Amino acid sequence: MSFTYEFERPSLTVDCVVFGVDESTLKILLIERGIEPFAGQWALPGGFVRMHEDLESAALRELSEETGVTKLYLEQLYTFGAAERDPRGRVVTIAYYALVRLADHRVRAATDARDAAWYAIDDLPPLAFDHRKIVDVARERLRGKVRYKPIGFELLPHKFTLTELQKLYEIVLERALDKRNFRKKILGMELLVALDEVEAGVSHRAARLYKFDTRRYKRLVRQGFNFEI
Amino acid sequence: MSFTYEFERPSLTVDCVVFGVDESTLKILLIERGIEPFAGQWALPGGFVRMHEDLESAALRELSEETGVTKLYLEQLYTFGAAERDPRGRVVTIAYYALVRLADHRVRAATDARDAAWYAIDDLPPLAFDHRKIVDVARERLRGKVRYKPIGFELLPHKFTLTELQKLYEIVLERALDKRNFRKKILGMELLVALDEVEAGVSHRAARLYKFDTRRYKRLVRQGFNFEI
DNA sequence: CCAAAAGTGTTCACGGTACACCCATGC
DNA sequence: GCATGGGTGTACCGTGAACACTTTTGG
Repeated sequence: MSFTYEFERPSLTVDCVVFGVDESTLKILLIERGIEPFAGQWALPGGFVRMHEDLESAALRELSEETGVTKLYLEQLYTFGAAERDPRGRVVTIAYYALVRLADHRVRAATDARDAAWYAIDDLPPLAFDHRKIVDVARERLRGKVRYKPIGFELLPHKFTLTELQKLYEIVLERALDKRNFRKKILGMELLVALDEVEAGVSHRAARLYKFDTRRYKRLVRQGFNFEI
Repeated sequence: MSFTYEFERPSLTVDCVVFGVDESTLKILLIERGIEPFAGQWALPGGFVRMHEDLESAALRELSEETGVTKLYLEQLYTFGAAERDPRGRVVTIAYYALVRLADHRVRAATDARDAAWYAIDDLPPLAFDHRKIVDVARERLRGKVRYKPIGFELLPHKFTLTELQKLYEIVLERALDKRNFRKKILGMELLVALDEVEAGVSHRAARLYKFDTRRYKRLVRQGFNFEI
């Protein structure tokens, strides 16, 4: 089977930068390519867009196929279309970035991926194509967005301590935050619900657990509230 | 001549939302389509991406061909790829938004465009495809970005009065600003150069003209300065 | 009792906001 | 001289930033 067109057409792919936080390290999910070009090299999970699927669906499908990751926050990042970015010919890729609760996801490689693994963002292997550039753009976007949308919670377990939350912001923003000011600010927003529960298995005073109140957040947004760290 | 591929490929287009400000009205540039589908309807300027040109080059080329507009600020907006957005079949479009000094541009229609004209953003005709949605996303993006990047100046003549600048922000942000506070803030950034010149042809006290100091802005940014209105 | 992290308030500086009148110019 | 917009300063308040000690728990 083949398809014939009057004009040449570029190929269309999607690629995903999947962020996760593990023990105070920001990581992204990579696959080891099983096929040429760049076979054996690490790359972003992604692949060709099918004819009848939306772009976001394509991103979700590729992620699921190649890495087993399914439930996540996904958002379009940018479209990379430099004429020479792929040695196979003209390939335009729509990049997405995603946030996952890393503990929830046992990754497993499949389809075109020989392997799948989490890499610390500050210690990435050489990446195929222009994927390094895509990662840099994604990180920059995450840094920007985390400050005015409560997307950071997508990276944490549903129940978390204030210290974990602060650490997360410190990792993403790449700077230290003052403990008292951070708590005052975040609690002042009244978006967190204090649970009747504390962390377990620590050899010091156990911290209270909180959860993010999505309902309340949506209500406040409708009233003109702006999240900001 | 024709091209044959093993797998189906979507078509790829670019579309541009070109903003201009005219007499305190925010306008965008539309073309009247000369060919099907939607012949005779208004639409965003745009067209198919060629095989060997970058996406941004394609956007600039289409703009120039269809409307005669050339020198402008251009930035990628978002990629729209819903499976059913184009009746001709699968067409993915990379949308750009652009800012121009409206007075500099005599528009003229050409190629696939029967006509080209500026329309007030609040009084648009029905648009072809999903272009209305693209316009809405672009407007939202402009509103957001104008506050923390000095892109508003791209919409004004090189020499402008403080009142013109304030009007511009009021139009884009859709709210009134306090004159004294606005001036204090904008002059305090030291990004404007007061010229030895005042506006002409007004029947009241003539306002001083200013220009934006790009050099100085870049220097300040390197030192960690953040523009913000 | 020691180590480790949890939890908690106050002060100060700065920037945002509200607000009203005189001035210069053209007709 | 009048209509029109240009241009200017101050007072208040809320938010961001700096900063250190006591409490709780497990080992």
